[in-house]
Amino acid sequence: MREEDKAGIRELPLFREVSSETFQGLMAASYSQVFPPKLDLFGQGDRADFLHILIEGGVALHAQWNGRDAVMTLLRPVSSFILAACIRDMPYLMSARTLERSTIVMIPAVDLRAAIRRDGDLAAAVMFELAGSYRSMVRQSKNLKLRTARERLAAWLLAQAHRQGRVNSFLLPVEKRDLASYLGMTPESLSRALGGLKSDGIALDGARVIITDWNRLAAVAAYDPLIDKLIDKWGEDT
Amino acid sequence: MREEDKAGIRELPLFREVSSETFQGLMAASYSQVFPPKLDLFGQGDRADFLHILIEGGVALHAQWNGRDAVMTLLRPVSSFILAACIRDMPYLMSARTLERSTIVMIPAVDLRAAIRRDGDLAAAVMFELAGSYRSMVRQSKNLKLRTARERLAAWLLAQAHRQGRVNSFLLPVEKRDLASYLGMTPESLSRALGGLKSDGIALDGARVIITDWNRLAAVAAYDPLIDKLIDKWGEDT
DNA sequence: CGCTGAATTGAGTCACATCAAGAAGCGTGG
DNA sequence: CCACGCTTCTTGATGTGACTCAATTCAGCG
Repeated sequence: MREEDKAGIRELPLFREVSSETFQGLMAASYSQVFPPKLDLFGQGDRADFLHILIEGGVALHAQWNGRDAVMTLLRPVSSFILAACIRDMPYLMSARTLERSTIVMIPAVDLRAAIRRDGDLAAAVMFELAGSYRSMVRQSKNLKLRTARERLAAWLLAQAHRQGRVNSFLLPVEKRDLASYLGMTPESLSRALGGLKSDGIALDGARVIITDWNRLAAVAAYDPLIDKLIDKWGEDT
Repeated sequence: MREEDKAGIRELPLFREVSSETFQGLMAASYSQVFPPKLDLFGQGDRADFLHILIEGGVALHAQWNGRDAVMTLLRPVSSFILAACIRDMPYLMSARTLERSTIVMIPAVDLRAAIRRDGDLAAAVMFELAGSYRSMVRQSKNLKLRTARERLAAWLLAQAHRQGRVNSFLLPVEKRDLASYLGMTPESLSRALGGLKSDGIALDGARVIITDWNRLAAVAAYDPLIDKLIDKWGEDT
């Protein structure tokens, strides 16, 4: 594994406070791997053998049922994923696939669980992380249940612009079909919804979104700190 | 606090493995209180000062945005709730109100966090619990995104019958308006959806649901262990 | 009982999905 | 470097599940 990858992982809230002994031990047991775009990493129902950490690229966690499929989460580096399944030692509830060429570090779940038992600081960090993940899912459910598709889209656009440094213009970081599914709509609906927001503060140029009127867009989204987690490039929250 | 209440709490996965010293310490710092029906316990955005434990009665966790309101979770005894907010020491993302007369134990979040720092077994239990809560929320999001209202209702009815001991007939444990909101629909839609399921294995008598054909109903719900958590009266899972 | 909130029923509307066709990217290989 | 072909994206026409509004009916409770 590359040293710079380790450094990125070390920065994660999960590992920031952990002894370097614990950390190096886990890294020694881990694998780093590069995957091509649109590759399935694992499927829902598989045994949770590894904690995954996305170092570079992008990953979608999605779920399927009865022939339907929905994107549950879109991940950007550096992020760990499916921690809960590893802790519980239960099958994944979601499938994962790369959005683009991605490098991913895999920490064996057995080693992770052993390290947690040994290192109280790690246990505390995992606990804190899981509490945050739970709250993220609550936010997402609220988003789904309380907002319409159009409102969810507006909120996502604002969050995205914010995340990239409050820019007035940005490229969509994922394919529209995936974004649509993530937002709980069809690609066709997303296309129309984007079109419909032109009169509410955005302009479009292919995969580029230009925010022409923050206030109008914010009025559609009705930003709420108890739903939307605005992270700037630097800060954190939850 | 009544001794039998303590016994119930002691049975929770959260406290089952914890030293009696830790447990008694927490109980000594806690309050037990009886609330009338339909009373707001706290609102979203409030500071998370207490871990709540429902001993008797029923509680709905719900959320509001922009004038809309949605039930996120329906709770039955004995259950703890809003653990994540206490761990994170952040505002509640959901509001809570009693469904009926309920007795609730409140553990001060400061004391809880202190106990976790002191007692590794408690930390481990909290970690495990949060991982489970996270997975429950994932199931719920999958349910929302992948199933139609009708399918969600069918699945809920099956789960409910199962929970009460695989009975063929049971009373709805909550008001229909709350159930509707929990399932992501309006009361009118629930009423019609229940009617519509009459041809698929159920019969109705006011608040009583009679399952006349498990197979037909199961076919509508398309049970999936990665969405539906079937708990019988005794066992557990996640 | 009679009052009040809950549940049902009906009619009309709307948001979003579906189906289908065309346009635009984009990676591949000649 | 261009042409081909696949995929994604867009746009249009139509369908439908679910919401809204309104009017009863029903049930619980003082």
